[in-house]
Amino acid sequence: MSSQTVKAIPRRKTREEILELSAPLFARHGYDGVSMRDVAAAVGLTQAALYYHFSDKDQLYLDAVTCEFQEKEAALKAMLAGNGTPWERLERFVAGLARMMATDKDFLRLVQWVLLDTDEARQGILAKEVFRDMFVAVHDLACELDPHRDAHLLAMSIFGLVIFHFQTGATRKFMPGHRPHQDDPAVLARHVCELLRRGLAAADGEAR
Amino acid sequence: MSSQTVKAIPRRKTREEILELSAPLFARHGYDGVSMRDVAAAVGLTQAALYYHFSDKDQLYLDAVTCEFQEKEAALKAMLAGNGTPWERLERFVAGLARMMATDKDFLRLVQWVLLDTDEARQGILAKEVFRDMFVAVHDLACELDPHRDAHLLAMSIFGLVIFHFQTGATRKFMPGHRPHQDDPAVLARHVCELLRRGLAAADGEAR
DNA sequence: ATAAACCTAACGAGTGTTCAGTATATACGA
DNA sequence: TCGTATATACTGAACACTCGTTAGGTTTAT
Repeated sequence: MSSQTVKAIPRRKTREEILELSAPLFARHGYDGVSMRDVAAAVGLTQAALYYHFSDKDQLYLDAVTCEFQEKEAALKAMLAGNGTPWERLERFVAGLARMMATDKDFLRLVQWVLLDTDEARQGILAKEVFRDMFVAVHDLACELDPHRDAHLLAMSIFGLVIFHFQTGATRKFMPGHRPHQDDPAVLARHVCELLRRGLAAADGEAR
Repeated sequence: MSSQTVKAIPRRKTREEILELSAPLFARHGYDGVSMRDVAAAVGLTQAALYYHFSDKDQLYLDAVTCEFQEKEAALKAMLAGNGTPWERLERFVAGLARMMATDKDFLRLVQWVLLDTDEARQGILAKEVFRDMFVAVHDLACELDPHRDAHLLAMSIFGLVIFHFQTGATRKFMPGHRPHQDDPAVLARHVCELLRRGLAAADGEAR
């Protein structure tokens, strides 16, 4: 760190700025709904400049999504780590996931876009590099919660109970029985945890 | 069938044919991913002909989605109707919904596209004309199942447990603990029903 | 001098949409 | 029964625009 060129952090890397500014665009409008001109305008560059940093639109999209997911992944894993009984960790995770989905709508939408993606290669990359780590942690937790039940199905159900609720956010307002406090992530988290705790606790003592 | 003009069923109405053939296209590639040329080619017409039947692409999309949903709506309501205890009807519905999601991938994808739609007017129309009826039936069932719990949240959880599982269909294969039989709608239905039955039954006797 | 980082300008292909015209079938008066 | 008017259901060709991408030139820092 002495004789080396001192340029260290001369200014934020343009590449990262492109990724961070294009991610919300892709989240809101999807791959087809965002043009290279849109991205360039958002960053304050010309379209041609984007091709200096990325080979093509596909690569830009993939990198932007991956980057966005890796940020959230750290936060999610932090919720699951730490000490406490399995049930305490579950409640912490469900509450944290719900808060994240309620707060960061862009991230939620990005998840939805990825689930709709028909590009098998891209979906495989994102599944393995991004979803998998999150899922493994919840999967292991599910094993601890109820060793008799299919941990894969149970882990997916935990994600589904939280994520689907916020997926339907805009649509839910038109449904009967809707009250504003249901949009509160803490309320949803309590509902989900009660459902799971009783559903699993009842099975604990059984032969099955 | 005697004196009437014998042309009866001269041929299927073009308009309906456009709707039925464009729906799978929109399901697979989304609004932005399907061009009027794509639709025209699928039906065997020129693009201009589409504008004889629909004012613009937006209208064509809206009608195609609405049409597709109304077909499924009848099937879903049939599952909930009929006699039996609330629990029997729930099991019938969950099994039927799971089978539908596993069978008709296009319909599942259409649901996902609608949930991602940012056009508020369009989402409002589809929510009220299509989702609402399905939801009301499940909402009422939720009231019967457990009057002490928030029926709105519970109904949404029932949908979420089933739909999210199939939403992640392609991605789930990369996750740990995956086994082929989990793709069987009957297996998923049993998992969901057990979770719900125990979760709710345990709450039944409580003060709460 | 050299390389990184960016711009201007354009290419060809694809987009939603429109307009003038054309078969085909039915309805009507002679 | 015939010809003609009329509405229906389309076609062919184009318009103005946007798309992803690229070639070649320019600035800037080392």
